[in-house]
Amino acid sequence: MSEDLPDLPAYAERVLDVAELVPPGRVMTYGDVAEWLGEGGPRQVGRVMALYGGAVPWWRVVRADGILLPGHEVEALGRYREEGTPLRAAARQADDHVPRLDMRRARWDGSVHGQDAHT
DNA sequence: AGCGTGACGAGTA
DNA sequence: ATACTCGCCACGC
Repeated sequence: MSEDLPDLPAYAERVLDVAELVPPGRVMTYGDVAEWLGEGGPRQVGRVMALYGGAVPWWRVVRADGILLPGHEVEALGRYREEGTPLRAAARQADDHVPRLDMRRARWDGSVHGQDAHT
């Protein structure tokens, strides 16, 4: 895919690639990305996203809790509403509260219909 | 070398 | 649901 940004470490490149192939309306957790890559851990993925995530749809790589990125809730929420990402039903949600992702529905396993997962 | 910290995650209280 | 602990791995001091 896009192999621009030659300044990035190989691992960071792989992480960003995965982030790019998460389809709209779906999300992947940091741990899932790490597992999908078969290397590193959630914190490493998190680090990469923190440093270079601005170049990819970072809102599609989320925490397992389903909480939105602190400091980017508004931005992320806008994207989710735009992409139709499943959010947890907010019944008694106060003005203080920001909706969380419905991980059960939004979580993407990395397998695309009619496409091999990985070599 | 040790120690703290973080866009993490799962378990326990 | 919140708070805390521990395991995890890379970085910086």
